[in-house]
Amino acid sequence: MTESVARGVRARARAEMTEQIKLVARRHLAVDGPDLSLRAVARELGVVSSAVYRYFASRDELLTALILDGYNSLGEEVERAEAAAPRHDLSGRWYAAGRGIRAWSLANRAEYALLYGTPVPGYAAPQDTVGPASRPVLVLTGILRDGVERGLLFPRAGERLPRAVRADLVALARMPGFEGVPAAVLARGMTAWAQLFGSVSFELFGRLQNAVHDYEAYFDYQLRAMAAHIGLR
Amino acid sequence: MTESVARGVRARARAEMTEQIKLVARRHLAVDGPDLSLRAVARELGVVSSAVYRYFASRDELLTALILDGYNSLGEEVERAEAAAPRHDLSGRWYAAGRGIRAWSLANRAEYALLYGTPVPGYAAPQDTVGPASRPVLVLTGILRDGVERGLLFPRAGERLPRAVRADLVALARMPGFEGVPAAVLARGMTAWAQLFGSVSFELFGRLQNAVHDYEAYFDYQLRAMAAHIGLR
DNA sequence: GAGTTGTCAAGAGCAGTGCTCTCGAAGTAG
DNA sequence: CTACTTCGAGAGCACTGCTCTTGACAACTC
Repeated sequence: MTESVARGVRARARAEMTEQIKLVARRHLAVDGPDLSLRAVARELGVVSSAVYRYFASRDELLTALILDGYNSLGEEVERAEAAAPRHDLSGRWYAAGRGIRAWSLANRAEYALLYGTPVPGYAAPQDTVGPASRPVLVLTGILRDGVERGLLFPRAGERLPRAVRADLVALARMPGFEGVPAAVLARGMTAWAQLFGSVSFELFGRLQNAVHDYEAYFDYQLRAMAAHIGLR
Repeated sequence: MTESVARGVRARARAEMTEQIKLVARRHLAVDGPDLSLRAVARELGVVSSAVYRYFASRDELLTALILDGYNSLGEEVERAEAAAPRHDLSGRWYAAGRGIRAWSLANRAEYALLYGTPVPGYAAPQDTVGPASRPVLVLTGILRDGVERGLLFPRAGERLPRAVRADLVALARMPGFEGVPAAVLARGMTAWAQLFGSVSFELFGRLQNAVHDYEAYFDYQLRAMAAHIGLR
């Protein structure tokens, strides 16, 4: 018992330190941008830089941990926001999800840049990120699936996809979470998805300065346009 | 005469060195990513690092020069591509412009990231970049204006904009190059614009891996969807 | 309880970075 | 020919990520 408690103390100390490092690193990232300095993080923690390497094998590994946390944090917020809308209100769910993405991105600009900005060149995202990374998109496909199930979303008469696009989307529609969504509907959703992230990136990266002032209204309008594009009502 | 030639020799040497530095820097950027090393550039040029400071006061200034060149290079390509389409074919011009943007971005990934990716935190784009930066977007507004002039693009019955959005767009439509485009039409164009850059970013930043394989067909499909959204035929 | 094992932080050190300053050589101008 | 400007080299500063060694202490074993 004492042993297990002692081990528990040790393990807890380690977990706490790991969490602290990530916390401080996140703050540095937010303040100083993506050029995260391990030494600065260590300094703030009152610890020498080499000590950090007991917890993260490299700067990249720390970044990976932050990215993973980021995807999960964003995913949670979007899921929660979307879940708060009545199930039958498909466009309401789309608005909620979109606004959730924007709200999280504004509140976590540095992490947004980490997740959806320029990828670090030498850095290849490890496999464990693909699960969390797909959480936000699964919220959208959930809306699409419900729409299809209720007969509100369907391929339109005369709506044709290029053969190569159709092939990709048909394959995609076999992935878990995507089942049952016709390629044409999925295509509209992906178009809207790219538009959404394009809008968020434009806003966060200052691409709309001197053009748009009420970003929230502007973003809402974009959401409305894309809801119409998807066919949500 | 000898003086002027001599001065010319000196000036030419300076211009050549400046160009060489940018050239090597561009290549390094493409290979090693955005963490451009001035020393490495100098090394490749067979010159000591401090010598580079004779030509660029800082790393930021070098980057600014590259960004400026980038905007102009992209702007030129888009302008040329769009100009190659028949004037009367509005959707053809939109396709040409969009494909031009994608082609340039694929051929100049590092520079695309520099222009449209995560902005460097400490770095504020100087005023001289706003002109070149708007060249691509002016190609789009040119299409919109022509469409409006010919009576092909117009606000639709029942198309309403939120008050704040309308105010921003009305102000925007007074800027040179935007004149005469109704807010509602401009709004559709901007939605499409964000979608376009969202798509390019998704492709370049690897956000569509394992989902899309024929990127070109996929991108063309997006362009088609957005052409329809704008109302181009 | 004593001895072994594993974990941890510290410190020195390496190779690299952006940038500054000084110095001597060379080109330019009067 | 002389005064002035421009340029590259080199040393140096403060910083970075990362490695390796050292010594202290906790955890487990006998």
